[in-house]
Order: sequence, then structure tokens, then C-alpha cells
Amino acid sequence: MTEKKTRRRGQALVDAILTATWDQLQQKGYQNLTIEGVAKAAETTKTVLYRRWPDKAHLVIAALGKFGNLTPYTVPDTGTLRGDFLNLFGQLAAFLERLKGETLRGLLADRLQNLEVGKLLNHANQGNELKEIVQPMLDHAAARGEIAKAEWPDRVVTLPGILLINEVLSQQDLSEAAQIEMIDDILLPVFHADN
Amino acid sequence: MTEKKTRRRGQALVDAILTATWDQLQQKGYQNLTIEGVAKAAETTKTVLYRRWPDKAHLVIAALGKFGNLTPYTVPDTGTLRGDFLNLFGQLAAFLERLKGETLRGLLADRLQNLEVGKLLNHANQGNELKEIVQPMLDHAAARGEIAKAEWPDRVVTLPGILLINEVLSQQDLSEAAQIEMIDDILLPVFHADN
DNA sequence: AAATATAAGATACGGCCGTATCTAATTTGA
DNA sequence: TCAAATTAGATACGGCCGTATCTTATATTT
Repeated sequence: MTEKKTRRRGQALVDAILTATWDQLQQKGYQNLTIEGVAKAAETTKTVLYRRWPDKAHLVIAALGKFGNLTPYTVPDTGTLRGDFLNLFGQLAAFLERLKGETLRGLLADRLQNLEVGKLLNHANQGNELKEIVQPMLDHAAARGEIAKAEWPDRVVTLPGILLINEVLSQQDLSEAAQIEMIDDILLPVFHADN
Repeated sequence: MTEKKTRRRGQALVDAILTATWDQLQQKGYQNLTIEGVAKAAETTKTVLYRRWPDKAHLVIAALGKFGNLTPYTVPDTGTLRGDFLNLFGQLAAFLERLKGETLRGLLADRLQNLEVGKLLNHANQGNELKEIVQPMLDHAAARGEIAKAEWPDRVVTLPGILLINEVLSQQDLSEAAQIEMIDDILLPVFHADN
């Protein structure tokens, strides 16, 4: 007879659920993970889950926050804009390696229903705007005289993020070759443009 | 007594279903359109629909093909690369105006599960690769001596498409100001880069 | 015209979603 | 310490998915 009287509450319960979520994510992948399945695995019911997370995407994001080993990005300052971009992309590549491509793809597809592309990457990183990293890089480059100005339209400042998302969705990973090509063929020409 | 003996078959049936699909799409939008709902509206059953289209996305794409008034893009040749891009983006903007943003967003999100971003736009246009339009533009520009070379990495040639998709997903539409900014701030600097 | 092949339509299934409602365990605070 | 407030957990609902199975109307073939 399996006795089970005590009810978990609050953080203990949340922990159990997120553990189960992480578990299921490894076992079944994002697409095949279901709220009901997680509830069952955590020995609770979906009612409890829906009280805390509105949908699968949020639940998985929460689990990622707990187990994904995510580290906040830091603003690179290598002395050249190219070096900064390389460093930034390196940080992002490291982050992405922690996620299976399928998870990211599923997450993005789900979030796409509610969010704009530009916001997607941020949400993978606890709301840290990628822009807040790129802008200081541009400030430094402008201060060094490497580029003509530090102020660029939003569409341009967010370009690194756009390229990145596209790359990750197209390929599974973010190869070094891809990083270099994006930087040398696209980003640097854009920021070095003489206008 | 509503008599209904005759069974529709083949094209007649397909037409009825796609008409119902188009109808439902207007009434409920992509997200709230359901296969069962379309089946009911077309006075048939979902079994019949699943025999022809594997999922909602394909069904809606078929309806778009029939009622979306899509026209194939033509290769611009205005005499300048900038003019060509403007023309191309104009064509795309016209196309996108036929789709509600919500439809495109939903479609993209659904297709994202199975396709890479670069392929997405093509599928909206009967498989015409955007690349097949951009490349001739680059050939012309190179022949004119306007740009240094006609051969660019895939990542660069597909950049217009990436920018476009991102724009459409972020905003509802593709404003003229956005088009100009993408062209002048990003695309032209990239293709004019001296390397 | 009759036999055969094809495909429409009806029905039912298990699975999951997201919500609502109820109960009972646990915490709280008076 | 005991009543009140909170919240976990159970259950049930309607809706939709995607598949399978069966029937029966229509088309094809001979």
C-alpha cells in the first residue's frame, strides 16, 4: 500500500513540478511534452500547473531557468567591434548549446503566437535585452573612432539578434564559421557604412 | 425536410472545402480556425479533410492559393540595385497586404515546427525561392559595376528575406519607411562592402 | 447493366487542452 | 487552540486533434 498523505505546497511543490518538467523535456522533447504528462510525472494534477504557468512555453522556460544552467551575458570589451561581436556570439553559442535545437524551435514557434521576433531571444535570457549589450559595444566603438556613430535605428541595433535567431532556427547550432560570416559579411559592413 | 442525397467528389468537394476554409479564416482568424469547424461549415467531415491536407497550415495555404489572389513575383530591373530592392519590397508588401498579420503569424508559427525560416517565405509563394529573384538583381548590379561581385554567401543572399519576415512578424505590415530603412541601412551597405 | 473499385461520409476512439467546481489538507492568525 | 483563509488535489466538462473502421453512394469497367 502506497501511503501518501502529505501535500506539498509552495516552493517544494514548484520544485517537484519543475524537476518533472525538466525530466520530461529530456525524455520526450518539447513537442511531445504535455502539461498533463508533467502533472502525472510530478504526481499532481494539471489544475495545479495551470495555476502557476499559463502554458507549456512558460512552464518550460521556468524549468530552463532552474536547470538550464543559464548565465547572464556580459558586455564584451575586447578593443575592436569585431572582437566584441565574436565574443558576444560566442557567449550566445555557449548558451544555445545547452538547449536542444528542438526545444528552442518549439519554444520559439509557441511564443511566436504572442511575441514579436525581436523579443524572443530576450525571453530566453530572463528578459535581458540583447540590445542592452549591443548598444554599449557600439558606444565603445564610436568612442574609439572605429565607427562613425553610436546611434543607429532600432532595426539595425537588433540585427545581430535577428541573424542569430534565424541561424539557430535554420541550422541546429551556431557554428564558428557562421558566426564569422555573419559578422564579417553583414554586421561589420553595416556598422562601417559611411553615411 | 432538408434532402441531401448527392455526394460531392473530387474537385467539386475540394472547392467547397476551400471555400469554407477561406470563409472561416475571415470569420475566426487563423488561430481559431479548426479542421472540424471547416468540415462542418463545408458540410462534410474531418476524415475527408485529413485525406487531402495533413494539417491546418496546409489547408489554409491551399485556400490562400485559391482565394488569396497571389501573384508571382517578377525580377525587378530598374537600373539601380536600390531601385530593384525597392521594387522587390514593394511587390512583397503588396502580397503581404492580402494576408492578415494574424494569419501569417499563425502560419509561420505552425510551419516553424517543420521548416527552417529561410524556406518559410518561399512556401507562401508557391515555392518561388526569393533567392531566385535576388540573385539576378545582384548579377545585374555586378554587370553594371555597381557592386564588386555577384557571388555572395547564401546567408547574405537570403538576408532580404530574413529582414522581411522579421519585419512582418514584428509589425503588422511592411511600411515604406521600414522598407527604405532596411535597404539603405542594411542591404546596400552589405552589398557595397569593399572586400 | 451488372460487377467492381473508389472515395465520401458517419461514427467512435484515446489523447490533450484549458476551465470550472468541489473536497480536504495545511497554514495563518486571532 | 481553534476558526478562517488558503491552496493542493480530484473530478468532470466541452472542444479539438488525428486515426481507424465501417457503410454506402458514386464512378469505372467489362
